[in-house]
Amino acid sequence: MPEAPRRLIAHLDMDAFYASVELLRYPDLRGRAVVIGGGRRHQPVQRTDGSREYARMRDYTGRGVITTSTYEARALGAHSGMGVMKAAQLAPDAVLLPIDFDEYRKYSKLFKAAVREVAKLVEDRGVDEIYIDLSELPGAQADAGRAAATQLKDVVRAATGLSCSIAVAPNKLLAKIGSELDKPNGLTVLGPGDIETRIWPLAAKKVNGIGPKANEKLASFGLHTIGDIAAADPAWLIEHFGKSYGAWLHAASHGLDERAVVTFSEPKSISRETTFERDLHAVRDRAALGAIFTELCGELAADLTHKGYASRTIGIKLRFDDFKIVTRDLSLPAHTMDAQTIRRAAGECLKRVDLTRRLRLLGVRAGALATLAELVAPQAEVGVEATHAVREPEAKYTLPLFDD
DNA sequence: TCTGGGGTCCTAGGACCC
DNA sequence: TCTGGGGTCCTAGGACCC
Repeated sequence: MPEAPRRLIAHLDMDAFYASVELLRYPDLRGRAVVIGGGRRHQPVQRTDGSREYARMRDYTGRGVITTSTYEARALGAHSGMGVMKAAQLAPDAVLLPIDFDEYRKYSKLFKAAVREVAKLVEDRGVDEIYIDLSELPGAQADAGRAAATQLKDVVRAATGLSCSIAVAPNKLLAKIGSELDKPNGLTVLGPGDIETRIWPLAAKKVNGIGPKANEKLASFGLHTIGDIAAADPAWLIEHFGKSYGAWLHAASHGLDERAVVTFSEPKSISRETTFERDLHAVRDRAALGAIFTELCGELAADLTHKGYASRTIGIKLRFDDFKIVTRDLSLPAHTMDAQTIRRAAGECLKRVDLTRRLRLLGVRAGALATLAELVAPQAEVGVEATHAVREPEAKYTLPLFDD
């Protein structure tokens, strides 16, 4: 009897994706320090002689952060997540470009379509990343997926003109770590035998799931590398990090991860939020705040309508001037995608918040989503769970109301 | 001159039901 | 009347990711 094929999971990560897309239309910027972010002003200006004039970091004022930067800009210390104003101190002459999500989405679709021509089992991880299950691909087992990964890099470049980095590994966790080992334009193959030599020396935060907080706590115990965690007693990890997270830390540090590549999942929530240009006060800036609040609800309703979902739990999110975040939510008797219904529910949520401090951010969220198909024919979704009691069997779904 | 916008998952307490 | 266990829903907060 033949053995079950080993799992061969690839992680494909586009190299400096947003910045690289921008370089396709502004090739004169190739080789220069370029930063993407900071809002929508600072569009390049086309001169009559055909050349372009770009905004510089040092001229920026505002609260924007860096979304991506070219490798040249990163070398100067301008990394994603950093405030543009702060990064401008390190790289004042770097070019600053506005974010153009529509353009990035276009290239995202192109590279994913190219990959799906080669392999069907693709999991979306946002605009610039995917996992691919190569296990059943003809010939992949023979060379641990190396030829398939090379082919994927080729088809991505042919479809987009862009480079990516790929790692093939026994699972998603290792593939994700691996795709960073040889960036940009990398190809890495990891097997079980590479864990000790190539994974354990890496910093703990290289593991997807160990963020700033967990990293700090690990460091406070003297655990700095993945190998340090692997050497720790699992019972000790559970004692200090909880049953679930502690056990996960132990497994992850040993390169263990059984998660499948998931090709489709329904969204759980849809939201809209905005950071104000200056902090607003609930009383003094009541009119401005109200207008923004209503606008966000309208945009959220439009998003729901476009995507074909209705929500039964409406929530708000506030960030105060001290960066404290507060959320409130409210479950409704029926699903809705109506802007006014959302606005009313969000308004009820807002009444439960102390608005003494000035606000920096306001957001509206729609959770407990149902597809329109489920709302029209609720029984259609009853499958395996059919025997489970429906809490309110008499509850009627109402069809969404549309604005006049 | 700090720190965007859009998500997922987990935890935890209380309400409520069986 | 008291004890009690299990399950789901609702809400709030927080860590983490792209």
